[in-house]
Amino acid sequence: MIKNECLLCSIKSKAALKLADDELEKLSLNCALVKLNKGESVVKQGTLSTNVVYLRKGLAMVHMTGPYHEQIVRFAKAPTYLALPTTFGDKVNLYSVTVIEPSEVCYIDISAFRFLLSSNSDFSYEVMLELCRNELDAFTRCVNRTQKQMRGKIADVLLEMSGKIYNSNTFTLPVNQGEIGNLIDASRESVSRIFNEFEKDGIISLSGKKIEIKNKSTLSLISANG
Amino acid sequence: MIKNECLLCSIKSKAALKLADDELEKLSLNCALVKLNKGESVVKQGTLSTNVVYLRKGLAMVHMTGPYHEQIVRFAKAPTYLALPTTFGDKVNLYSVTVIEPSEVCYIDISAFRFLLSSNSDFSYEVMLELCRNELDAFTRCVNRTQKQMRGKIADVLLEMSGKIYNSNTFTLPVNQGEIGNLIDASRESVSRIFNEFEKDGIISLSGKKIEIKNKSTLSLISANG
DNA sequence: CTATTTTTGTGAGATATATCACAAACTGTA
DNA sequence: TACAGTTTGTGATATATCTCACAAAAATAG
Repeated sequence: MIKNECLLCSIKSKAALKLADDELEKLSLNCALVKLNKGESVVKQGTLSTNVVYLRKGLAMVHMTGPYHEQIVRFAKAPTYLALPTTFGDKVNLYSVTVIEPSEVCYIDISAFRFLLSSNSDFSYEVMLELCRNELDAFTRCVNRTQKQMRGKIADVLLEMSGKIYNSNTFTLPVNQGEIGNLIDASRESVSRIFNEFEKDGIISLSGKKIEIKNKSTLSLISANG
Repeated sequence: MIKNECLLCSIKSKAALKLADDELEKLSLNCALVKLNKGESVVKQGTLSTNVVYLRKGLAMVHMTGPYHEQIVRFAKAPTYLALPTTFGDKVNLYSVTVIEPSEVCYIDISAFRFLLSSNSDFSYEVMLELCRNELDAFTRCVNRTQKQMRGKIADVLLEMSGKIYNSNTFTLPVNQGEIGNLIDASRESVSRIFNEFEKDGIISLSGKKIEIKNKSTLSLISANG
C-alpha cells in the first residue's frame, strides 16, 4: 500500500476534478492505492462495505451470487468508481468485484468520502450522475439480456470489447468462454459454437483468446436483429 | 394541476424530510401535484426529461422498449421518486413510467431540485441513497430474472405483491397475466398455466384478478428453489 | 341486458438452448 | 520438454418454454 498523491494524480474521476486543492489533500490522506493482478478481489459480497473503491487503471468484473450460481453482471473499465451502490446502499456488500486484468485501485475511507460529498456539492452531483448513468446502463443491459438470443448477445459482448473496452478491432479476451456464457446467460458450449460459427462466416478471426473483428457491420446487424 | 403545499404535505420523501421550512417553500413554488388514472403516462421514453417526478400515492410501472418489444422492468410503489436516473443521467428519457392504479404525482422543476441538491447536503445524500438502493434492487432482479425458471419468478411476483406492494394476502392484480409474463420474461400462456397449477396445489386461490395467497411458505419455497 | 372487446384457459407441436460426454488443444511450470 | 490443469470443440439427446389456434369467460360499453 502506497499513499496516493491525489493532488498530482493524472487519472482523477470526473467528480474528483471538482475538488479544491485542500479537499484533494484530504482525499490523499484517506486513500490507499493498491495494485492488483487478474483474479484478485476488490469487493466481496457479504462482507462489510468499508471503503469507496476507485478503479484507476485496468479492468474488473462485477458479479453476484444468484439463486443458482454466481453470475457476472458487467465489466467495469477504469477510470470508474466501483460498487458505490453497494457501499452506500447497504452495510453489507450485495455483490462482488474482481479484477480481470492488472489494475490499480484506490480504497477511499468511506467517512472521508461522505465528508467530501457534503462539503462540495459539485463533487456530490458528479457522483450522483455516475450512479444515474450506471443504473440506466443496468436497465438496458438487463432488457437486452432477456430479449435477445445468443447470437445477438455474443455480438454485443464483442462490440463492447472492441468498442468501449479496448477501442480496437484486435484484442485479447480478458475472460474465458465459460465466463462470457455466464455474463450473457448461455452455456460455455453455446459460446464456443457461436464463436466458431462467426469465424466460419468471416465475421471474426480467432486464435486462442486473441480476437480480430473482421466485419463490424455484420456484427452490428446481428446485435440488432439476431 | 394544483399547487402543492409541500410544507404541510404528510407524505414527504425521506429526502424532503431533511429540508428546512424555507426550502420546502421553494419546493412548493416549483412543484405541481397531478392526479392520474390507470394507464396514464408519467414519463415517456424518448421525450426530454424536464421534471423530477415524485410518486406521492399509488402504483406505477417502469417499462422500456427493448430490441424486440416493450418490457416492464419493475413496479414502483408510492412514496418514491420515479425516474431519477433517466432525469439526471440523460437529457432524453431512456424509459417510461405509467401509472397502474389511481395515483398522485408531483412534478418538480428540475432546476429547483438541483438547487436543493446543492444547497442541502442531507437532502442530496438521501437522494443518493435512494439511487443506490434502486440500483442494488435492479441487479438482484436482473439476476433472478435470468437464473430462475418460471415457477420461481411467478412466486416472486406474488410475494412482492402481497408483501411490499399490498401488504396483505388478498389483493387484486394491478395488471393482466400478459403483463406479468412480460415482467418476468414468460409468455402469457405460461403465466396462465402456472397460476392454475398453483391454484390446483392450493397455494393460491383465484377469482378474476383477485388473488389470495393461501400458502405463503410453499410459495417462498418455490421462489427459492423452483 | 346485449354486444363487443379484453382477458384467460388449454392442447399440440416447434424450437432454441442446455446438458452430457468425450476428445483435442492450449498453457503454465517443474 | 513433458506433464497436469485448464480451456475449447462437437455430436447426440433432453427439456423448458414458446407459438399457434381456438374456445371460454370476464369486463366494459352502449
